[in-house]
Amino acid sequence: MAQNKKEEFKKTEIELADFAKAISHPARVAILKAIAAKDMCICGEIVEVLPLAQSTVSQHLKELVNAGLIQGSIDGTKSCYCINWKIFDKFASGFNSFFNKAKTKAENSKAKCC
Amino acid sequence: MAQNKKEEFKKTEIELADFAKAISHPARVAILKAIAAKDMCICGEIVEVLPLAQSTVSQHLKELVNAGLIQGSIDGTKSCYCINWKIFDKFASGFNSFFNKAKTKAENSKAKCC
DNA sequence: ATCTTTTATCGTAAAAATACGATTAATGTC
DNA sequence: GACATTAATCGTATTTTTACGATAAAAGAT
Repeated sequence: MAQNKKEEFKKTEIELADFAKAISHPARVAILKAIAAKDMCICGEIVEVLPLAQSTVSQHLKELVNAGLIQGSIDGTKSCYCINWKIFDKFASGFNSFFNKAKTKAENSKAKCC
Repeated sequence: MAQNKKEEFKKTEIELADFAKAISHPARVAILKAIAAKDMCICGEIVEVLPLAQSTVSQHLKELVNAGLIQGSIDGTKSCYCINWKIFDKFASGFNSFFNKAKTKAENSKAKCC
């Protein structure tokens, strides 16, 4: 894109979009599911489950860490990841308030939809 | 990406990721908000509110239509868009079940997090 | 000390997303 | 019919994302 216009939007809109972007790839959804299911996951276990190269998985993990959704700690040669529930809840309520707000507003007007 | 591996994931994961991608840009969040607030919107009204060129807004509108989140109808020279609540609700419950499932699983195991 | 295992990072290639101006198409206005 | 308005589409440039192999770094095993 010639220029990045993203910063010209409202903070709440940017935040929700960033939240969404964090889980906008099936690999990252799958990673979150895998970690949540076992409460925590060794990196290698995740790599085994996904149809992607190790370096690619590492890349996706990094993005989830950057988004704050997961956190990792080193354990010997291995790397252990777990969900950051505080941020995860923030995500969940962010989506919820978006969906609910939209819905409420629409219900208060007579739906003369196109 | 050298190859597209997205189709190798589970259907539910792809679906959630696609949902997320649809609202992963602040422009599209802003568009949805604008339409929901007024129940329906002329394309030109949306263009006025956003810091983007008309053609770019049209592009974002098209993506939202493709995702099923909104639908448009032509009214003379103008174009009217409204939320497709059926799909919108599907989105909302998709996110909810993802967040809730993850949370429940985690609570059932002792959180010996990293 | 050497070799293996594990994971992060680097470099890079290919693809997708974002953004715009110009053009087109279709209707409305004079 | 000529001109204006509105919005979609086309072509294109730039940026970002996705993906991989190769390499590096750090700990474990022999």
